[in-house]
Amino acid sequence: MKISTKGRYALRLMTDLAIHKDDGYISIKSIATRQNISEKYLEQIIKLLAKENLVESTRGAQGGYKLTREPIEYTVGEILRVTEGSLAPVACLETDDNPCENCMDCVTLEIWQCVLDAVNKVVDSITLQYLVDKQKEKGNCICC
Amino acid sequence: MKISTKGRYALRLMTDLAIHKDDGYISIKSIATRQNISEKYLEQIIKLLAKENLVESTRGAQGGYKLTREPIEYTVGEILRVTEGSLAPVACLETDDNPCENCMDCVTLEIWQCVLDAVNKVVDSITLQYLVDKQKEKGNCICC
DNA sequence: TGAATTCCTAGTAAATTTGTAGTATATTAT
DNA sequence: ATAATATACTACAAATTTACTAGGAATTCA
Repeated sequence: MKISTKGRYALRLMTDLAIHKDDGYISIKSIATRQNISEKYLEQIIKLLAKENLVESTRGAQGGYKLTREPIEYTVGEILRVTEGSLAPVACLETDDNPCENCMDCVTLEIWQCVLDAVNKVVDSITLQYLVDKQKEKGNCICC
Repeated sequence: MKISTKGRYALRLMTDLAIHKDDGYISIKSIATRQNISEKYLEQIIKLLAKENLVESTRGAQGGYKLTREPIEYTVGEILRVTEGSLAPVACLETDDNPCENCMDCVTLEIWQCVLDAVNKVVDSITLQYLVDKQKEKGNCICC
């Protein structure tokens, strides 16, 4: 039941972008340096966020990424779902397509649905702005 | 954020044992056949449950496993934690030892703690007896 | 004694995660 | 124009975890 580095790095990445939201476009390189994360790996993660329009980019010198909205308009849940794929504990609950076709009355499915709902409720109640505030208050912890 | 087959198989295994709770010791072989799960793999999973005294065993002919308590006295959460290791979304929240020593004020740790609490609350509120009742009502669905 | 069964240790194949590498393309400053 | 700086894209590779498989020792019962 682990969150992967993709999701965790994405939160740090987005928090970093939020903190520098008034500094124009921010390069992956500078984020990678500050957060001590592989530049190339960050590139792949931010691509997922860009595809879903959570961030926008420009190429070339002075290029980089920036948020498309205000930090308070993002939830942690949304960031995690874009990067982790889904927070569902079983594949059967993954996006629309197949809620377990041949097995609508699966005994355990309802449990996984409750778990998913509970997780979503938590992560959807926390905004990116909250992370920014905490970060400014507590310092730049990057372990979890 | 997936539950592995270990946890899912464990639920089916325990439900199977609960349904046959008055039939004496139940062999792995018979469970494996009914549930269509590898015998050897089940053996490893049930070992985890035996170590924590959720089931007891006897060897030899007519041997096998049985529950140590009534089905209503087990929660799904307990079964999952024994087999999955922990339901924590990050390693920092894993069992006592290190709640992130060098980083007590990790920005995201508190989010993961809330997620863990929410998950535990759900799975701890469901008993094995509930799974048995549902199974008897709905039939032997084994997909999730 | 022999069949059935758990107990124990190791190995292994497949899948997933976590990156690396290299090149093409675009933008800006000089 | 050209050089420097970035993203965009594709492919590959190492490391880790998951999901099994294999084989034999120990135990129990008929």
